[in-house]
Amino acid sequence: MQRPTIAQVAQRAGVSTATVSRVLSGRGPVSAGVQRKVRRAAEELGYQVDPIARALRNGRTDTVGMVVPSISNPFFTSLVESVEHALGREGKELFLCDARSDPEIEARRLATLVARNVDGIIVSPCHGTESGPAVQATADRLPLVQLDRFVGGTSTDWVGVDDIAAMRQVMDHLREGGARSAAFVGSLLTNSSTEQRFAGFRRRAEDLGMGVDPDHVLLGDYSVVWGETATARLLAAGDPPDAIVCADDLIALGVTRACRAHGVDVPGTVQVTGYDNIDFARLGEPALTTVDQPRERIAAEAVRLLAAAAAARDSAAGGRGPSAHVALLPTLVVRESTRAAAPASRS
Amino acid sequence: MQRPTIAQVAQRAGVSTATVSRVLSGRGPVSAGVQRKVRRAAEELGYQVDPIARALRNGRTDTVGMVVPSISNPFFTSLVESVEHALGREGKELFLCDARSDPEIEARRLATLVARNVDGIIVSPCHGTESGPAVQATADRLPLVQLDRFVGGTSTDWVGVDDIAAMRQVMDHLREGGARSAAFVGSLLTNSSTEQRFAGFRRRAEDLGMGVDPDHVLLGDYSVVWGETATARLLAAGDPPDAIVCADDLIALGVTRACRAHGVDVPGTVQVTGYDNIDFARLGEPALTTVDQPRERIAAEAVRLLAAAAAARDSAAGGRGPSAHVALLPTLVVRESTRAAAPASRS
DNA sequence: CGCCTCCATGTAATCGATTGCAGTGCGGTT
DNA sequence: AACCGCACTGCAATCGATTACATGGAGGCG
Repeated sequence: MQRPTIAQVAQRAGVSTATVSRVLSGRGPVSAGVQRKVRRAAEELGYQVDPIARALRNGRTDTVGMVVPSISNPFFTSLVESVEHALGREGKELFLCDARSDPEIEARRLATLVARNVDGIIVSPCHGTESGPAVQATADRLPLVQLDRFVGGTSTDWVGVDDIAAMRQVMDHLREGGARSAAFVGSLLTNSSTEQRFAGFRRRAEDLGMGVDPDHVLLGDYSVVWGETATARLLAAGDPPDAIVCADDLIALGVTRACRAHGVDVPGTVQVTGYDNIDFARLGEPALTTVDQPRERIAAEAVRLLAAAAAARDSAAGGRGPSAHVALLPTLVVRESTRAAAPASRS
Repeated sequence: MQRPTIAQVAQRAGVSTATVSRVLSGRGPVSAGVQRKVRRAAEELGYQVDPIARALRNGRTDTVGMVVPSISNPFFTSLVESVEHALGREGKELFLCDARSDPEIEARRLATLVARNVDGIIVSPCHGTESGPAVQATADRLPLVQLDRFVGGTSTDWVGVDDIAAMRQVMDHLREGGARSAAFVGSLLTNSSTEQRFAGFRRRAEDLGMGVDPDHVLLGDYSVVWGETATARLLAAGDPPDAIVCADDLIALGVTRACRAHGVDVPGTVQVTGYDNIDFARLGEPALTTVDQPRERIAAEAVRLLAAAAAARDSAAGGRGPSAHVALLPTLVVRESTRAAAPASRS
């Protein structure tokens, strides 16, 4: 028993395939009686359109591709959830790809998505420069929106948060807490996130007259292990800073863990901040002060931009207006890693 | 400039589309000279096969669908990574779906995958009974392998770990550590993982003569919050057990966190164990003793079974042999939540 | 020299859904 | 009564790749 085709439905209903298609898609005039017959036949056979045949004919797949640097980073998975949610509202599906933080794999994924004829692509480029050619080449062929991270040398829409503003909030908060010097632990400056966040960090530190020892800028990757390693180095060098600002929560979790292991009190001796507000942030010991990204809104905005780009492409050929850059304002979430804990949370 | 089709390549090379197809797919005899011409033409035009047209014609998509209960559970994302890796070796792609722990959404996802004509499906059913009909209906139409979790009333292949044996190891370890009573914190018994693990827990506890107070079996869901809630209840009731065995690491992280918040020493007063060995397990305070699942092997085995099922389907029609049940042996990873920490790790 | 074989290649059908165009029939208009 | 327009329906082309079958030509053998 193979899956029924439109032809079988047509035969059973005693009409042509054209009519069946018209009934099922709701396009074109069909008399009420025939509609009923067709619907019943379709129902009885359990007919479902074949998305492949439809895609071939229509040139649309109702599928959006998404490429993220790493599916094991909780921030990205929650972003994916939000995007999937937003797409669901438009009756579109998500095809998710993991770039494993490798621009080469990323380029292959993008090519695959183009080949698969997705309707649009949402990408968070893993590299600030090397991701450029592939992203641009892809954007030349399909509607594309960059999310969270972006890559230089491209002209595509982008949605994310204002990292500079976020860092201003973070630094002001640390200063209020009495910090007079700060360290920065991030990934290498090869992606826009660390780059922007570091720029925001440095600028505000200067404004506030907070010292930043060049040796207190440690760049590795987005991982707990790197946070631990960097902290060990910081502490080994002596003269630790009053605060450690991290480019994401994973790093911050590593930092707090290492502080604990070395007997350094957080926030008493050193304040620590993260970025992203992943679910695990509140599990740190102490719970992390971090920057919350409005994921739902980022996702919704990205989907909206994608739809707009697709529409523009259909009507005015090549009438690409200037690309949209939507920078949302993130929120600082204050927890124990920068403020004395509530009594009940002490161990 | 639209994407080139096989017809354009054919025209440029001065041959028919059939010949182009034969050259590019390597099937059928084509003279060396023509081969060169075709290859060059394809190269110059940047031709790439259209997977949609190919899928329509061949009835194969070279894509495998995967449905997991929750993409935000680190265990599943790492399982996904492993599966994607294994599939990549066979030149297949992965279409990932999140069921949001809802059998209804899960059923829709499965239906979508069938409609999309994937070559096979890997699913970790979110519910031990309600997932049944959809999984069985899907398995009737496509090769399907259940992974990690499984659902009753179905006859499909399955790959996972031997939860009973794992729990035996856990319990023996706790007993060695001096535990004479134990609590169990899991999700509701509506999925096979908790069910099996609880069964293994209870059986071995009996064997060892360890007491299990009925009030010390707490069932909620797979989340940190539930672990915290359950612990609060356990402690509030007084007379806490010597050990708390958790059905997964997220729960265990909640448990240890709550213990810390309530000033209960782990492992001094209470030993705690997790399950899955997610990356965050070692970040607990103290780091979690847990059961490591051999993800790579599970994934590889699942892919192998899927390929075998697909092959069987092609040749012998309906000759489905008995379904394979592959239970791999997991490993106990001992960390500080059941053993006194190394001096350096003390806070 | 004639016939047979086999290789290389082209022609056209096929997968399933959609849609432009054409045809049919009915009701209304002059 | 002849004609027009409209609503409904069917025919057949189309999307792009694959492949069964047909064809043409070259070479071998008697």
